[in-house]
Amino acid sequence: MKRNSDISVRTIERLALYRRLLRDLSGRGEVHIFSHQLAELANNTSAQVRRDLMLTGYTGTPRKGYEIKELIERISAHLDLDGEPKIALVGIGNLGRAILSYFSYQQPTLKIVAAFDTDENKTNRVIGGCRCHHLRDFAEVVKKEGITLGIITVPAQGAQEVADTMTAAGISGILNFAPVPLRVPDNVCTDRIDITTALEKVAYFTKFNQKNIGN
Amino acid sequence: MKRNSDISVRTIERLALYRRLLRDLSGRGEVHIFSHQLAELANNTSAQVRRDLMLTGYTGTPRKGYEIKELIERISAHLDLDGEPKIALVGIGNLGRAILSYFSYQQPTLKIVAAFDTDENKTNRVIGGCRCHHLRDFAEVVKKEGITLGIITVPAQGAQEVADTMTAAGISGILNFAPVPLRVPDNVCTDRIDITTALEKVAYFTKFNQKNIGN
DNA sequence: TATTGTCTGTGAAATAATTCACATTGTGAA
DNA sequence: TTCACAATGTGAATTATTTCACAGACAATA
Repeated sequence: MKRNSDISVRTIERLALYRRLLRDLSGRGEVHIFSHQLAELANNTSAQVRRDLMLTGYTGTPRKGYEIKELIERISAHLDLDGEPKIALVGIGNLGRAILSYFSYQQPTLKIVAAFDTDENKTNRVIGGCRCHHLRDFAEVVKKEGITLGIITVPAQGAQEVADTMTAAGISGILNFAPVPLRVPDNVCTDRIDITTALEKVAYFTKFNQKNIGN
Repeated sequence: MKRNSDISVRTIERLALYRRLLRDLSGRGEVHIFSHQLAELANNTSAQVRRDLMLTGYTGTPRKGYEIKELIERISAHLDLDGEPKIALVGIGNLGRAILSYFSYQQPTLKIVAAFDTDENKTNRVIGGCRCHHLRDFAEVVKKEGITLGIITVPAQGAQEVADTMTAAGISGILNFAPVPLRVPDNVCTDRIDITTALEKVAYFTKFNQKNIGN
């Protein structure tokens, strides 16, 4: 039962970005937008934008471009396929706290509903509107709350173990901030955000006066 | 004078990852490694690893593979082209603090030497071994310290203004954590780390049982 | 010293992603 | 109405990236 997405990772990234930009525009009263305008905001080309939007099936008109609200709807129909997933975060350090407060403010369609740590001093509290539990209760809380995604913000040494705990509890998608790739079963999706590598990348390409590596 | 790197962004990312993995291995006494072993650690294929390492010019031997220390040297020769750049961070919120303490611990070749904020309560302190200044002193400190890279960890609304301050002060590379692409001159390199998009990506591909989108 | 098996380095092939370029379309103005 | 224009949607071409697959190399073994 391994259906594959017909849309590539790169395209999904861009669609998510377009949606955020469009929501912002919509918030300030804009109604229509042309592909070249959206391209300018997203730092890419109009051809790329049109190609991406093609996949949503929504079609604009030559004279007015795209209707912003409708476009947001169409993108969302692809991105939020089956409802709003619930998320658990493990590792209530500086970074974990930063992410908790970040997501409590601007709440997109994604909700962090529980946080975990092994340090008793950090548990049984509420941070950024999110209850903090001891990691030993992970499986139980995940089951009760219907959580499907996990965020790992523990140090590198602990990351794999947390990932194992997560997959054992039935989590099917993991966003990993630890600087080490995770070994997980085939049916679990992972992505890693690697701050050090990102900096090294910028440091490298800066030397070549090369712009916009990524966005 | 716009020389371009002969190595792609993707490859640089992987080389940086390899280097970290290799340093770790070296730290625990490993001496040699085969391409398929490194591939396993990095979640990719042996052909990919060999193709990437080709670019460093270092060549392994069939029976022993690659000499780890030498390989680290070779990768570093490409990644750290002209010395260790100094970095400034702007935005001493949760995320800023997280990054400061993260980089003070595990210090790679990159050093955050100054932090900035507009909130007087956050300045004139030392966090993670890094002195915190008021943003109004940015240009001055950058000049005095010889800072070339910047990290933006302010909210979305303030990001572009900070980027302008940075480029005005002569910063030539920016890592941006605000969820909005920056407009900068052509000679300034930027990359963006977008936590929300990363989560949306994982949420999306999880539905397709699709593994390892990235790493 | 000869043999064996495994791993490297790399052209060539395959696949993926982006850009080009243009026929088509819808709208505002005359 | 009709015209002219500016923007869309999309095949086709281009460019980038990954994978295949195999000749050559080299250490261990006998």
